[in-house]
Amino acid sequence: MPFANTEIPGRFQALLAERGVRMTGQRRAILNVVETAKKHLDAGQILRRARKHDPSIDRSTVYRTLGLLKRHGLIDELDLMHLEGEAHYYERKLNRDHIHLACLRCGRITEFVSDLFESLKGQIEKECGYRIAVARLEIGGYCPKCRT
Amino acid sequence: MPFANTEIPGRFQALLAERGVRMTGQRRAILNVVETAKKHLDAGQILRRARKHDPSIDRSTVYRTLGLLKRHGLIDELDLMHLEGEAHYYERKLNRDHIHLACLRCGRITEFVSDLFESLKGQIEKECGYRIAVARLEIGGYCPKCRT
DNA sequence: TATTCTGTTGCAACTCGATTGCAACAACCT
DNA sequence: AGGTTGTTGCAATCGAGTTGCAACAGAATA
Repeated sequence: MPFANTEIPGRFQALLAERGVRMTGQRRAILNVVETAKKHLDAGQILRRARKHDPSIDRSTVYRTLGLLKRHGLIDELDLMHLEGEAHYYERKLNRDHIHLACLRCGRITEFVSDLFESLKGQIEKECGYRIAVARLEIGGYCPKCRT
Repeated sequence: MPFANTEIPGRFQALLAERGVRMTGQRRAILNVVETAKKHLDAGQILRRARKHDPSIDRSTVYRTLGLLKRHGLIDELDLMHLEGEAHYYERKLNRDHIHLACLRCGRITEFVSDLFESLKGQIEKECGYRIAVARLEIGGYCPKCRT
């Protein structure tokens, strides 16, 4: 997950406070994990990391907190081509949509930003008449090292 | 699901026979459901429809047959933005990739084919060095009737 | 047509990610 | 500090999908 450096530490906490969301130790631990993640994590991985700070945290709290972050538009939920199992992956939402490429052989994830993608979304809004809320382009394929 | 008219009845059965895949009554029933579907169906809906022809068909047979069709590249598996639950949806694979738009209010699904999408895939292959196997663009938004 | 081989099926048990009801608890406001 | 209300841990539960296995049925062979 690139762009980790664009992240202001404690940004999630500040944004949630602004909106009058109650802050707890468990939430702080989970937000911290998601904010500082350098790769896409699933709920189980987030739970394990959060428990290093607070071992009493429960699975359900992780799911509820991820739901909270989703509802507030702070994170995106990804499938990443269901590379392993059916779990969802989470990442901080950024100003710009990006494409996810998943290598079907080695599992490597690459992100890609493209003006063409923005134009395509524009074309779709115009021609289909939809107002786009989320656009998720996920590609499965073979990365430079793995393609034969 | 448009393009239903581009479908030759019994095409799946012919293609599987060509490849030496054993044909059974249960498979025929399931293939028939998938081939004649006018909208995207999930595994449960496919099971219910197939059971109208052969009430003894089991869930596991549906999943195994869908897996067979996936492995042979005859169908695509879609998430459709997880509109209801986490089930997957299936559709016949066509020559041309298309984009799925899901209305987050009324659940309507619209399909869209775009040259720009093809160009975008070309750009991605060139700039990321990936060989693309599957490209899935799913959009959640509000359709002309539902956007306020 | 009968025989055999091998892939397929139904069944039941199970996996795994995710959700929920509820009593205990802890933020936050005053 | 006290009271209100949102949050938590726990355990039970859900629902999609998978698996092991014995019985079975295509399809090739004799």
